[in-house]
Amino acid sequence: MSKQSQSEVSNEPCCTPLVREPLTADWAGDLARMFKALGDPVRLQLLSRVASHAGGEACVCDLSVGLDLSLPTISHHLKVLRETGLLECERRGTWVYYWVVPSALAQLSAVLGSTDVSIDQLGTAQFGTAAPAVLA
Amino acid sequence: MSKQSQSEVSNEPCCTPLVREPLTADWAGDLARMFKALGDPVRLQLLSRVASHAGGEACVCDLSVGLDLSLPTISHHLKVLRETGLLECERRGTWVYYWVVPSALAQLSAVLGSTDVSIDQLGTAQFGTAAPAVLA
DNA sequence: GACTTGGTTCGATGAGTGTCAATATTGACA
DNA sequence: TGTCAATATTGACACTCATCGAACCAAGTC
Repeated sequence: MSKQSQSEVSNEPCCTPLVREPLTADWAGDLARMFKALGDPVRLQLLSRVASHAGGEACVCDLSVGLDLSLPTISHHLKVLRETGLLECERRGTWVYYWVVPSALAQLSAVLGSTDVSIDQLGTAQFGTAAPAVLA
Repeated sequence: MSKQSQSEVSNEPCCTPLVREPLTADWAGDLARMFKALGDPVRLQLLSRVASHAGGEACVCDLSVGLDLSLPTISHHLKVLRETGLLECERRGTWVYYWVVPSALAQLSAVLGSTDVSIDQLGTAQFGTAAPAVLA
């Protein structure tokens, strides 16, 4: 285990917001794999727990408390996050520690981001209930 | 059809980056539903095509060219994107036009975003091959 | 009203995914 | 070397999802 870097991810024109120009099929496939990894509540919570844990890393025993899932299941989700490059891990003695890969998260954030919506708008805008007439 | 705002999305402490504090189960579920919608290459391409189309909107006939999928399939994916609040649509005469909900995208972007990675770092950082020793 | 065009819904099907119990592996320690 | 604790892997099962053809609906035109 530990620090597998198996991803054969293409060196596409990365990080261009998807609202800027249409995604190529290849690039859409790579991105979709990462978004799919985030498309599970358990994995999102795991990722968030790892990232917000003291020191930026956490072992499986830290992560499993309060999740009400079997350890194999948690291990499976962690593996998915590892294989998509969102998490990395290392064994230290008995424990295995996980930490997030900030650049991966930032990349996804950049792809979604556009410059014409400010953060303060977000507080009020609940998705699905946006202004009815976006364009004339 | 047209402008359904069915999302019963909770008014959670939204848009706090998930690296800041652990996600609640509810909030993780809401976010996961949206990320899952993005976790398909076809839907990512559709979203990107809509967003980058002239005028910020596009009809289904514009979207389907070059995708090599049946119309029912494309319609299905558009429905998923609508139901998660990422797209909205309206019928105008014979055609149905789609546009993105910028605040929804920005919200996801904000959740993923952290302030300690700048965009220029992203150009070189390919996920999975990040610096081996992230922390001491 | 009949026909055409653009798009959605329905039902079926094969592939993929989340979960768990059982088992294996790894490292620490006696 | 044997044992134990922590974690990963395997295999099975139920469930969800992507896809398609057929049928249907909505608006425009003849």
